[in-house]
Amino acid sequence: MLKSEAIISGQPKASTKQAIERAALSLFAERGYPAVSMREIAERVGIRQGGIYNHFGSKQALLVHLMEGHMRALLVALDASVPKGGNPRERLAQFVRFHVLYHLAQPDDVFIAYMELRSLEADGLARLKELRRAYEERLRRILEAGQRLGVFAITDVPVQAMGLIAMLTGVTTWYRDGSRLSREAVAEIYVTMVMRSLGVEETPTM
Amino acid sequence: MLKSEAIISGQPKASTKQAIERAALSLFAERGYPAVSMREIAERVGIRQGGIYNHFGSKQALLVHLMEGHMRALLVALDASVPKGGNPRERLAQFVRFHVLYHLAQPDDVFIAYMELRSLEADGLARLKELRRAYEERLRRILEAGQRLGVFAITDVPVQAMGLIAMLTGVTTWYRDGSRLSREAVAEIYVTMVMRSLGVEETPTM
DNA sequence: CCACTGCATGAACGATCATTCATTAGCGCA
DNA sequence: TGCGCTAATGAATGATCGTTCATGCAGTGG
Repeated sequence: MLKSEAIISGQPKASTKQAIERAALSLFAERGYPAVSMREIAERVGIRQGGIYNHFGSKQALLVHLMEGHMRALLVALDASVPKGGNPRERLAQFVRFHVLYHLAQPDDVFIAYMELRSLEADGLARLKELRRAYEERLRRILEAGQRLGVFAITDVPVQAMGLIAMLTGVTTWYRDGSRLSREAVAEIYVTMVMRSLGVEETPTM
Repeated sequence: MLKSEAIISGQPKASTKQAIERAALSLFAERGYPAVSMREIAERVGIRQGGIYNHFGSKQALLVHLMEGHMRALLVALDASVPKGGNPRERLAQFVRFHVLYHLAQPDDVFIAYMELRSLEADGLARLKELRRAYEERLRRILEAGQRLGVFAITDVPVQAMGLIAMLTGVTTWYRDGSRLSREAVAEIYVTMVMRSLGVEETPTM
């Protein structure tokens, strides 16, 4: 077979490895890691089952690769969007916008990273838990800063942080592109809800 | 084998059918439907694999039975806890308390009902989606009532309803019994967050 | 005391699973 | 033109999957 044809349709420049990542990502997100077979992934890529093992050592390694790659990219993007210092209100609003928009842009990655922790074996699980903790820590830091300055009505930082993240992440379960509201409009609704839940009435703009 | 011994340990009065339900529930919640085999379920119950088919026609039928049973019980319990009429603020607070406490009391049922929709075949899926919609509708009704009376700061009822349910349901992902806060204390924190997110400052008591 | 019923058994079914591997094809580079 | 490497093949591995079924036992009602 011509090598240049072993490519997912519509993505003529993708390497096989990238095509495997893309195929596995959407299949895992759609039906869950245990329900997806290596044969299905290979079929979507356009190669035979054995070919995947030229790029990934095992199905588990493929999952870990996807999850870890996503979480690292998420942290990098967050730190680029939400500057370390500054007004806690603005940082929080920015955190919410970032979280909602990133999650709507990459719903498959997000879904896998949050749902397939249970499919991980010990090594990968420990690494992923740490990355997840680091992300949540970013929000806790913002809440604590606002608490110190007295601009947020905080009852309990850890509980509220987990509650807010759950609320924001949940947007992926119901939002569909092309619906009544734009992604940005949805993000602003969430900003308002989050701000109000912390006793902040007016929403800071960008 | 003595029939009276074919029983899950610690549950001496349970019928085999109930034991299968319990075993399947916790295994599905822990590792996901596709990752659990009928052999594992039977092993936990203390019977052989074939025995399950004396009580359920298939693995899929077992899943549908669990999910549908949970959702119907949830709706009945909700309607018993949150009266149809009355003050929207009190009804909402009661909805939040109910949702949080029920979810903390039955985390496995809840988790399966929300996560295993994708494992359902067409028939069961349609029925479960309708039950889920009915539950969410209860919250939308409360928000609409409050909007009509002008006691809630509503931007968008459907979006806020989904956001609130996601926030509340997320409690199961982090709360563990025996931790710093009691279930009731956590529920009250959520009540406060929800109320604030709707512009209601003081929390109505029960 | 017998017949009936309900339920557990345990072996077997074909299908599918993740993974391995010897083989080979095609590419870049000399 | 030919060498060497990367990667795709396709068959085979043993394990495990959901499900079926003939068999037999235990408890119940007549």
